[in-house]
Amino acid sequence: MANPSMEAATRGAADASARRDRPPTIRDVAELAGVATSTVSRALSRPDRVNPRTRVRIEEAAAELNYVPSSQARGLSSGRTNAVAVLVPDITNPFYFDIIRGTQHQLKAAGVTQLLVDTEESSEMELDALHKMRKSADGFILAASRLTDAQLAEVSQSQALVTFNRASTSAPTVMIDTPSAIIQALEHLASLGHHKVCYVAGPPTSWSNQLRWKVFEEDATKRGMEVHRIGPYTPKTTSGAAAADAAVRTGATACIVFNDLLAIGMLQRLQARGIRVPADMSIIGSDDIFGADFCNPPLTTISSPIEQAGRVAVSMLLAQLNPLSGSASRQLAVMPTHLTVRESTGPAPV
Amino acid sequence: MANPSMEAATRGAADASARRDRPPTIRDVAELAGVATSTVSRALSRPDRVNPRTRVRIEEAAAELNYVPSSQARGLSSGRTNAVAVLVPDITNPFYFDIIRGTQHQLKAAGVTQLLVDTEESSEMELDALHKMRKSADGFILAASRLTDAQLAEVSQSQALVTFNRASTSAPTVMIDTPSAIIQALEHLASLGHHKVCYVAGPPTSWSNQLRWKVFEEDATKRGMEVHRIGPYTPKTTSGAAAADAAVRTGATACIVFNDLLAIGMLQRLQARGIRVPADMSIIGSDDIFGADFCNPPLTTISSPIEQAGRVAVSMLLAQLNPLSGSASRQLAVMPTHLTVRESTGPAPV
DNA sequence: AAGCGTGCGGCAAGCGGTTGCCAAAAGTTG
DNA sequence: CAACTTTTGGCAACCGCTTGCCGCACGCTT
Repeated sequence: MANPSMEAATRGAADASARRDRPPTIRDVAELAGVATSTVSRALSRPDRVNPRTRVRIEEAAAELNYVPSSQARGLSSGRTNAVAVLVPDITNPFYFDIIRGTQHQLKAAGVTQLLVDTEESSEMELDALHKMRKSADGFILAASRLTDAQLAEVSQSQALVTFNRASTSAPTVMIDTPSAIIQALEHLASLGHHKVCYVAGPPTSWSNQLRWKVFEEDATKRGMEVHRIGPYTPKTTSGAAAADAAVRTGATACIVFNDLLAIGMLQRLQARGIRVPADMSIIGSDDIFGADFCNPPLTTISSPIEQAGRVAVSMLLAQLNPLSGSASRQLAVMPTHLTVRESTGPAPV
Repeated sequence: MANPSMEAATRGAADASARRDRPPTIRDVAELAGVATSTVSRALSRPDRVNPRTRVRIEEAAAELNYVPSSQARGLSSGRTNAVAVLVPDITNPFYFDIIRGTQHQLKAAGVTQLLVDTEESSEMELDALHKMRKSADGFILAASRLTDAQLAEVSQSQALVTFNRASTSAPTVMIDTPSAIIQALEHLASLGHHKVCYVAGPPTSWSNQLRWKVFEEDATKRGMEVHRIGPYTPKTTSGAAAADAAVRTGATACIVFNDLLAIGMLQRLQARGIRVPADMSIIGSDDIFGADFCNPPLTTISSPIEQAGRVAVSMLLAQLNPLSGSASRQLAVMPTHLTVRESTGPAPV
């Protein structure tokens, strides 16, 4: 090992044997390598800015000391935190698991830390988190944001963000092609002979809920179906019972449900009441969450590559943060959807 | 509004109308309030250290500027990040969702940020994360750590951590009372007349897997049962098919499965093969994850307050970080378990 | 051989807070 | 009212790292 100086050699040895009490800083590395801290900093962040020989020396020193740069300090001067916050309305909801998984995956690949926040379906909490964390995150991914357009616009002014499943003109968005999915679902029901259909609504503040209903109503009407709507319901299995009862009362023979959670809850209730699915009533969920394939009966549902959507969202955010690669970053990504037909849908009862 | 000085008043006005380009710093607040930055700092962190009147002035100024302290900068000097990393072996596994939910909840309550990391069931990644993040997190919660005792001991030397579902003498631990649960499960099976039982093993590196097997073997043997063991299997539904087939081959009439994921996968396979559950074979899972109640048939499983376990883990970690309240923090918390009997277990076939 | 461009590394000024230390102000006491 | 104690708030030195700017040394051109 070529030692730059006796002093460094001595310290190095001392360090290796009697470990410092305090974690090594860039200064320690600089000293060991016999260079200035600025050189170490550069060697580590823009390797081509220093002479290869110097760089190697520094890298060795860093390795020897087991040096890890403080992201805090780095952030302080560079102004970046290397972290991205992912805000979801409800950690409890398996739907978001998939997107969390997707973002986590892609963020990790990019070496960015994921800050996970549960906004509890509340726009206030969402706004609050956005505000409080503006210094601790470089950007935000808003899953199913509950914010109004105006709020979204204002926030996007000062922070990098991408919305997921919430259209926005002010921020890049990754969407799920719900309209197409609803139409597919209706088509499926129509082909099974259903004429009376019911939309089981989710949270009124959910943008995608509104969209789904709109498309549902339009398309079902166009097909000459009798359309009902019940809700809103909290998108949890526990709300399923009420939803199921209400659905039955409408006289509809098939329901398209805001999400799988609610749909599964309905399934349970219908079974408890002795109403057979799909013989008496067909149910279509949405999201194809974990469990949709093994519930009873397995749920016909609208599938979409949610996890991939998470990854795409991260890519879009990252592109926004490093506008290096010339090309303007995409403003909208639409994830394809398809109907996964399982056993909760069947011919309309006669 | 009592203005401390004309200058401040002017700046305040200017600020309100033509917003600063740059987010406000503690200096801006100090200027507006007409005090030194140190006073602002103190007013905000140790309110009793400043005169109430001053404090109010500062608070108003901060509010007016919409000031949010930079956690980065704060961390730099204080040495704390106000963040806790939660490492889970597999974000995909619903079991961990519950604990993530629990930790998230409690951390948020404490105003601490949660850093979520997926270690992909690998001890290397776990170690790596522990190392890379030592500067960005004040402490770690290791869910089902894959680390060896030695590694755990070494890491716990330099970082605050609590392990979950992984016994450790070197770090506080929150455990699930698996032994008791396994015994309950075996008791349940025995009372249903089962004599040939099979343990379906999970990952060999999983500490809780080893423990479960050990207790299973002991207790089943003691009861004079014929005991089988198959596995290891990856704890995912997709491994369930292989596990189911293997289980059938053993001739056992009941299985206790490493976790619900695997158990549900087995259920699906058994159903596909026309083997009735529980008529032909009883299945007991573990963890009572989301979905265990609505799979087909609903799964008898070992339940535990996982989410609460997450909260407890956070409390223990926080206690470790602020050893203020005198009393030595708890080193071990054992969460109670109970068997939730649903429909996947029944009398042994004759 | 002198002039010049360029690559490389050091200096030092921050980034936005915290905190030990000290002095001024305010409150106490005899 | 003086002497003394307690508050209260300012000064300035960091915390660990980044980065603009500068100068040195080397190599190339003419």
